Amino acid sequence: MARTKRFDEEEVLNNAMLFFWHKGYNGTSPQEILDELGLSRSSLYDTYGDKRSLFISTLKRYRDTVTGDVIRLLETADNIPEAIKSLFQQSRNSCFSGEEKNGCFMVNSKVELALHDEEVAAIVKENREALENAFTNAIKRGQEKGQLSKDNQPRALARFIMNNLWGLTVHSKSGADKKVFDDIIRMTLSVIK
Amino acid sequence: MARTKRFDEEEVLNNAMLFFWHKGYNGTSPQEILDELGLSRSSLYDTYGDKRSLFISTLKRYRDTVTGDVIRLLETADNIPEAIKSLFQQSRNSCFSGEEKNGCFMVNSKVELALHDEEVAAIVKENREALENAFTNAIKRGQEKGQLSKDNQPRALARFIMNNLWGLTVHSKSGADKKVFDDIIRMTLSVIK
DNA sequence: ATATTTGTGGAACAAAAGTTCCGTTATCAT
DNA sequence: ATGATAACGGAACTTTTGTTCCACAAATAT
Repeated sequence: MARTKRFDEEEVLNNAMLFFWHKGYNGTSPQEILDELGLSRSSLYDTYGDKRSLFISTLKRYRDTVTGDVIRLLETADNIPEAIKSLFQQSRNSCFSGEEKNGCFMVNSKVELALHDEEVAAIVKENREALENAFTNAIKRGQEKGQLSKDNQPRALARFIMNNLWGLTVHSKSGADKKVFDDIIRMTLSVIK
Repeated sequence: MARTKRFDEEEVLNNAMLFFWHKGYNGTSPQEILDELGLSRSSLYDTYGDKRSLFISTLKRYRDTVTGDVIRLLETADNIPEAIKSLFQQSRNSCFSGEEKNGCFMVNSKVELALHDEEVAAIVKENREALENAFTNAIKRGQEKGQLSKDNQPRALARFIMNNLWGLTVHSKSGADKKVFDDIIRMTLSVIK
């Protein structure tokens, strides 16, 4: 009965996510998003609520897409050590091919906001737990299949892996070169046997 | 010949650092600093320049104090494995005793700004390199003293250690509990032999 | 004591940020 | 076609941000 939206709701949300991902919450103004995406102010506020609501929606989108993909990879992988290795390679490559030095949106957001926004804190906490569980279960499967030694406790190893993946996202903003990444990845993977 | 400042220049700089550390660059307004520190607007601008200059000064102060202390510890430590272990314990404790969940000011700043401010990028890069060198030299000494095995290349081990320390600063914003920290630290230290 | 110099308090301001509101426009069910 | 509904464009507004400016105050060298 009413006019249809002139923009794609998911596409705008995705682009807004890229803004917040790249420049942070406090570093991004509604105006910038409007200028770039070309939709009208009223449409933005009508559809997504205020700036903070929009931000929360983009963070949830990240959880459902990027984090979701990692979890699904871990759930379906046949070769667990290879799957873990490929996550590290992916992290490394994203820092040196193209413009993808944005790091991880979850990491960026928790560093900027977790101390000051309870809802953000809850999302990143849940995100961490979901990832930890996915890694833990994958490691258990790997151990049962004989792909990984049973010397390490699955959950402890999962936490250790995540710590190094997050460390790499910090390294991506630190001006470190490829050799730094290679050293870290080699040392981390040496533990995963 | 002229009037003396009514405030302590170093003390105000230190307090401004705490603000930026806690709330980030874009999350902190000059007004907040003025309200809290009680000096006048003109004094602030006269002494430290604009907001960005003030921020850069606080970042350099952090480098000279906090990072400097770590480097000096590594340079003077007799027992290298113990020194490294104590850095991890320090990181762990600061997340659970008192209000120190601010993480590392360098890490926070590079995540927020390194992509958008060349001077910040240069400072955090230099900071990373100085720390890496300090760890590397300490590890070499530890190996020469027979405190550490020579299986690992000193620089690679240094990078790996830093990656895990930075990972912990991210974990401090992720709602992780003590057990998570303990697992990560135990696994990391198991590599340092 | 005075001149010189620098610090201080606070008014003032331009620009940006974040949001609301409303008249107009497009869509579609009837 | 028409009317109900929702989207759009953009004016407008309130705060906040970041900064400058200037009259006045205090310290000190002479």
